[in-house]
Amino acid sequence: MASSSSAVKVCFNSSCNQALEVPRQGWLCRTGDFADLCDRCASAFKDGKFCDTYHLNTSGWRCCESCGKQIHCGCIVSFQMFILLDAGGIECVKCAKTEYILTPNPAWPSDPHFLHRPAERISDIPSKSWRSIAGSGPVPWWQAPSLFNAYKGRHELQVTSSSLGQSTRGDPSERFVNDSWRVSAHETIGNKTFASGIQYDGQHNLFKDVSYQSFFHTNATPLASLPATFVLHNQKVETGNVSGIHVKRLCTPPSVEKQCFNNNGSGPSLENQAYNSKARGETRAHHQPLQRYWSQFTDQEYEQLSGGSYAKITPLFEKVLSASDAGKIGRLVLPKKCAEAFLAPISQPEGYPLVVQDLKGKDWVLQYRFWPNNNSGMYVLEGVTPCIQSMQLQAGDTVTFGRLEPEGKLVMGFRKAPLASSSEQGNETTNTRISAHVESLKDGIVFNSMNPDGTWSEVDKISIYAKRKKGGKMCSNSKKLKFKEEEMLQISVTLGQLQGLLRPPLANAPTIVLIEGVEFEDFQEAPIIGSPTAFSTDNVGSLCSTEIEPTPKHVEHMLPMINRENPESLKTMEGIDAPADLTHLEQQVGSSVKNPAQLLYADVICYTQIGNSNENHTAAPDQSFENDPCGEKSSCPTFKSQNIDLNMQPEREEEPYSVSDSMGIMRLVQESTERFMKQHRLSVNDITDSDHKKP
DNA sequence: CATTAGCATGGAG
DNA sequence: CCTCCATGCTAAT
Repeated sequence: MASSSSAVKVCFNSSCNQALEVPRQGWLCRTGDFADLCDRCASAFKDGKFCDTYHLNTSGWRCCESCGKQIHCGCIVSFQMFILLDAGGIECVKCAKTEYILTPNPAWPSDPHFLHRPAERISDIPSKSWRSIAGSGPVPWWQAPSLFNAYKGRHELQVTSSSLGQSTRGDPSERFVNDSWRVSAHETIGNKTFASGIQYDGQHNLFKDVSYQSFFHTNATPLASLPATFVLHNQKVETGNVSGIHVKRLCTPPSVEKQCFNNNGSGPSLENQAYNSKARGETRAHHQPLQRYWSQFTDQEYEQLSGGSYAKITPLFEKVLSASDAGKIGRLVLPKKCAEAFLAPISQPEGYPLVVQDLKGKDWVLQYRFWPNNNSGMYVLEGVTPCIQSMQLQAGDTVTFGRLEPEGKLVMGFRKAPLASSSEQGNETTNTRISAHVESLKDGIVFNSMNPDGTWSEVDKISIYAKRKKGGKMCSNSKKLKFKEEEMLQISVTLGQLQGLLRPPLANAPTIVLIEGVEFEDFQEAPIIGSPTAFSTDNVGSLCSTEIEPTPKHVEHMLPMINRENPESLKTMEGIDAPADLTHLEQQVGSSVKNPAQLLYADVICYTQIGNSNENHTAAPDQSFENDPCGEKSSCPTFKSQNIDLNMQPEREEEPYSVSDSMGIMRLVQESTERFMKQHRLSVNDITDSDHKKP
């Protein structure tokens, strides 16, 4: 308990300190325990008069902007009593609730205990508070850094199976307390304590997840669909040759099928704004944004967007600009599901201004609107012309949207369309799929990067080729393309396998958790993918730093270990729209393989890092903008490090890569995968066939 | 007349 | 057949 552990307990209220005979439960402390209070203090707390009684002479009293009521804002006791407004000031929860239609997030148990949980407060933040610039105050839950993950997210949930087992049988609030608060390990960042990813932000009275950014928000997230975690820690790895890996992953957006509110044709509404849509019976196929919209940020973009601080950026979605998007009309049509999944619901006909930060740190205010122009309507960003011009984008280029953590601010990157002449770009007005083969990567890693010469990698090139062959017709260079596609496909499958191997977290077997009838796995540590720096903080990182140079054989040895794992731990996942074989395979790997896979990943990374360390290419294309009034570019350090580019392109004869190294990792991955697949009696064709069974 | 805002239409999946 | 979305069309400014 939070109160004294001495023999005689006293009231937790320091201005009371009365001896406790029968402690009564007070507020939730940051330790996860409830403050033990005497009867009088507990009553005052229960009646919402604690601050009025005991904090009258302390600082921190402010007036509700709406009703003028005095609210104490300076203590943990009262932090659930008000919300901070972006425009400044505070508003009492009562006003906030009466002014807006607010319903509890169904992701959260409706237990009365949760009325005192910070996260519910976040969900209660009225639109008034988030329609201003994010980051100036508490961010809305849909922009906040996965506030709900703290409870539901596998990455964040660091609890023991016993506690979960108990809690799942107990009442939800107790589950929350037990699992996400009490049991959590505490760490300290700066002067703030947080518990397994939940950081208490004393300034904003918010609890935020800080350790890992998870893309899934609720239960029932299929393992195989779990996206990579883009965590860019404050420190880069500083180990010998390790200087950053240019890994970019085709990233699954935050478990979108769970985020989409009930889209029953009535458009977005506050009632349905919750990320969570569990038990709505929606299928992934219908509510997950197409993978062509999955956001991909390069390391460079990360660095630029985060101001060089390597803050966390949650990739949200991206879109290839159509002619009309990039045209003078200044309207960017947003993919509907992306808009509904990632942007705050529109409650007014005129929409609301959306502040988006570009790579230079410049804020653009775009009007986010909904057009009910037909049955389904569409979402548009208006006023994008200056922004697009600033970035010198045109049709065919890709804009990438993400969310800067922890502010929750929307950020926007872009990719120029590779290999497309201006005329082609002008003519390429149809935003078809990026690439069937890129899409076929499903959850796979895209070893995709910017090349030293500022061009984009083969994946993107193939994307463009694929765009040309609308209607399934191959264009003139189809032969070469076909070859490349086949090769890409093979790579992608391989990497898809690898991805499966990479998914497991870094330590311990998962705890199978049954929450609200849905199983999911909780790992003691989050799988860390896509961010090389993540390795600096764990034992695998130390493995990397030991400068062991694993050989392909070394890695291959990991695979038999994988095979020895007990396949009975496999679990059925729902809603995976990867091909069945691959899905199954990934399930197997993802759910049953633990340390071997981690080692494999570590080894691959190490191997790659070491193997490529003599490359000294800088993946820094000239992305300078026309207007750079603030000279932000200088403030955004260029990606000077030796980007270890896992974008193997063995067929690129003109590439200045170290062929042996690239082929080395290539062979490593392929051989490992082939071996693995052999052991699973699978062939590449099994997977590729199933991947292309679409009619 | 030019631009903007909003809706309609039709191709693609 | 349905949904999505690129873009055309037109009334309003």
